[in-house]
Amino acid sequence: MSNAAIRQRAITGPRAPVPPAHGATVAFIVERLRDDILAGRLQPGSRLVESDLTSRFAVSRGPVREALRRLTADGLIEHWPHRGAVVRRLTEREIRELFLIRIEMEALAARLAAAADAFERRAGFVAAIQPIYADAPRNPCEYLKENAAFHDAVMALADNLQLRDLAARLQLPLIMAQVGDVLTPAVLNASVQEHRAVAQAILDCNSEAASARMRAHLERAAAVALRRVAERKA
Amino acid sequence: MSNAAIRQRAITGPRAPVPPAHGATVAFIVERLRDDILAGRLQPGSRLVESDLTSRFAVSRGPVREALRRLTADGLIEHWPHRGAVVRRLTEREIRELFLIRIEMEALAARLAAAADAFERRAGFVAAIQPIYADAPRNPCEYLKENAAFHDAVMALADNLQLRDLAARLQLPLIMAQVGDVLTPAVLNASVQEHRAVAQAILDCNSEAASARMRAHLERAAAVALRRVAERKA
DNA sequence: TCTCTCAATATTGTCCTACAATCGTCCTAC
DNA sequence: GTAGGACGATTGTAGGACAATATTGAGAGA
Repeated sequence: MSNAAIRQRAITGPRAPVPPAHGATVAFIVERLRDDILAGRLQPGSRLVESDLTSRFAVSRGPVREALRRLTADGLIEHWPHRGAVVRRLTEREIRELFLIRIEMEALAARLAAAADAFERRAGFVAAIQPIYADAPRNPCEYLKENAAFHDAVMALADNLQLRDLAARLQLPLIMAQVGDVLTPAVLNASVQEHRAVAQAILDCNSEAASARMRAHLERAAAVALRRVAERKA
Repeated sequence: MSNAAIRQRAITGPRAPVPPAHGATVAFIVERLRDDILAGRLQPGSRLVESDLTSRFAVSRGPVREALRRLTADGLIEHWPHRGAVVRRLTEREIRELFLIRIEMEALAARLAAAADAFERRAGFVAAIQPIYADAPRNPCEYLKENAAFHDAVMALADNLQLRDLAARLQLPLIMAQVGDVLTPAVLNASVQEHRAVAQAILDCNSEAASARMRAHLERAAAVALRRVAERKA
């Protein structure tokens, strides 16, 4: 069995089940790889060899290379000349830096959201955040979804497309994939409470409070994530 | 003469003078196109047809497509399926949105810079910003360089690599907005004064003041840029 | 004359093959 | 044990081919 075949088996079994329609090949590959990375099926540091991917997805090198480029642009993988692509491993410093940026962006989003005056968007926001008011305890996976939906709802209400784009590139999902196992029930419950506090400020049109509470929420999240990274190093 | 040949002539003359070394083809193309766009030789809305570029740079479609993808990631061009790439034209809304983000990012950088405690980096900052203390009046071109150097020096002192990356992406499109011709002596002089004020706060290790002054500086810059766009539309 | 449909054309999306260039590694010679 | 070279694995680029889609313009119909 060839090297490539062995690596392929090691990653995700025989091959892609359903080939995509014409014009969607690249998007298809990107989606699959993104899922694999964020779900942890592809660990940080895993190599992504073009020939493996061509056989796994049954496509030519063109789309594979393009998919790798997009994932690089998204920051999910790293690409070195003549050495290929590997799943990105965020360093403690990178996580710290990304959180600093994210805090500012989300605080801005919260401020804009609180100041938004479009009826329909406010209604959409209210509808989208309903899950945060559920009383049932969440498991980590459910919380991650709820969390993503909440932050996305704030972004949507803020109505700044560039900000939304940029926030998506800040790798919160990747960070969570790498330190996600720190979500104890206590941490998780605190986060839900913080979401509610932010939401209340936004609903009250209180920009300053919304911004400050979002900032506090993310500062705590950053502390949790960084503590986890420090633990792992030890 | 073919369509492609006509378009090629229209853009930059016969062909690339010096082909790049192996492994640098894409970077070469990206550089050339970036320059053309930022220098205005390629106007917003100009189409970038793959076959034109292959003949202009005497390379195959692979590197061309990759270069276009990178420029897309940088926000310099727009890419639509089956319709190709065009030089990005920023709408007023996009400029407004990007400035909102940039204000937060630069304010964060100023805050971090003021709080930085590494001797060498502070020394480097002082050296890098000397031009802002020159008394001689600047022409717009000189100012733009001085401005870029100043903001980059703040970023360097802030020592957040992710932030620096992001700021570069946020700046490029603004240059494309071609606000060069609104830089009257008055506007220009005000900007220099503001730079000095920011620098002073940073040198004083006053994070709050640094952040606030940077914010004020960029809010004024945003107003100038948006006024320019509004004028052009009229 | 205007609008709509449809074919011709231009262009992109993908595949394929081939080869050059480079990196990492192992292997040898000193 | 280290420097240097040979080799394999992999990426970078070329070039040709065809499929799929968008655009355009001409002709038919109202």
